[in-house]
Amino acid sequence: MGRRSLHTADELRELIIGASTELIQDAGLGGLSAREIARRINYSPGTLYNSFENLDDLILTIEGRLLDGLIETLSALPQEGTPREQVHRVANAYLSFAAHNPKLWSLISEHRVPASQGVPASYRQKLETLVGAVEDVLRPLAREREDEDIRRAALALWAGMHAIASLSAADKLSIIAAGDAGALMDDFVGTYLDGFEAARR
Amino acid sequence: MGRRSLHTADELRELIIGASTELIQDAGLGGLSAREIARRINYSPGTLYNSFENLDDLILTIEGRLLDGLIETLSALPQEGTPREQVHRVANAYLSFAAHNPKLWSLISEHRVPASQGVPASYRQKLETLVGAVEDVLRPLAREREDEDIRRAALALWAGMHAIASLSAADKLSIIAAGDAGALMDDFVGTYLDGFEAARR
DNA sequence: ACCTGAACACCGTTCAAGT
DNA sequence: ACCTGAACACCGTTCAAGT
Repeated sequence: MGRRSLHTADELRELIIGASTELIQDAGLGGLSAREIARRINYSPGTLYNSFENLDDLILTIEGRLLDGLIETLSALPQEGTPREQVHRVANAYLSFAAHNPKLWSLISEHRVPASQGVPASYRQKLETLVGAVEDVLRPLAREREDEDIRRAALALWAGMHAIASLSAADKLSIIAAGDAGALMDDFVGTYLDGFEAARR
Repeated sequence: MGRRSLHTADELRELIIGASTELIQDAGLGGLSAREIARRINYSPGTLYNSFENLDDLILTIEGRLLDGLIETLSALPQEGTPREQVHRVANAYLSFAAHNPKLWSLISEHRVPASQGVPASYRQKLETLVGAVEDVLRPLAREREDEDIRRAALALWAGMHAIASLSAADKLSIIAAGDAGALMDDFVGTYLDGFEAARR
């Protein structure tokens, strides 16, 4: 046995990520195991630990890729129309991105970070980029608001759209209401923006 | 060995739930195992399966108790003040309930329901009760709105407050922003209500 | 009827040994 | 340097056997 070098380190890494992503898409996080990944790519389980620290590290990497995909999708959105239309466009893209790959998306809500090691800085940055995308489309509506206000509003708006997208992807909205997630999202964003544009009490 | 009957079936059930709750509070879902529960209550692992179908059933039971606790907390809230104040009161109670027991609370977002069996009707009903509580405090602000509108607004408002409470309990807000969760919650609820009270576009 | 504990089919992770 | 595969310390769940 021993060294085979059929693949470079990078190729192997991609192989592992690819097989894992498929496993999750098919059966969710529960379908993922180091042994099953190894089986699929024809390596022994131990080999995974040359490419990743452990399964959590692998999962976090996959989550990172997913967030990158969403960020790219949002940044590729047409920038035309009124500011309100743009916020709605971002919200709907968020929703349909999550809906398009529900099992993968629910990683992000389900995954519990082992408090011991914390979230890597790169992951944190991706989330910040997402909130930043909301902030950018919100800013034209802000008139003479303080930056801190805009930031907080973007965070609240992001939290709401993230929640609706995630609940919808995990099919948890149907637990409560049979309604259409798109309508709920539009209603939410519309109402929040109404409040944001109105004078503060 | 065999039959011991040191405890009635009900007592045993409570023993299991109690030990599991402690394990989760200490170390999260990862700290829970059938064998460790059995160890703590001095029974063999097999005994758990007389009281619960499997671990998922047990976890769902614990989640149910938690939702009951929140429902009780919300219904015990003083009903004084303006409608707006009442909505804020509900939101803050929601937030502090989640913050008070973060590990337990994150069960609800993390727990993936095995699609095979679906969520029990009792669980669904508890969630409906929660949305209903939001609906009730929202209604006085609704003027001559359609029931369907109020319902949808309550759902959106609930999703947002649930998200902020859950992100805060899981310490995920700090990943993005260092701000105070209470301020974010107040801002969110306030802005949403501003929009809800304003005339529709 | 209730409970045990061994058994089954799995895990994640490590690491000596091989090439 | 890279990879194997056995080993370690666990899992959830079932079920024959005991009282």
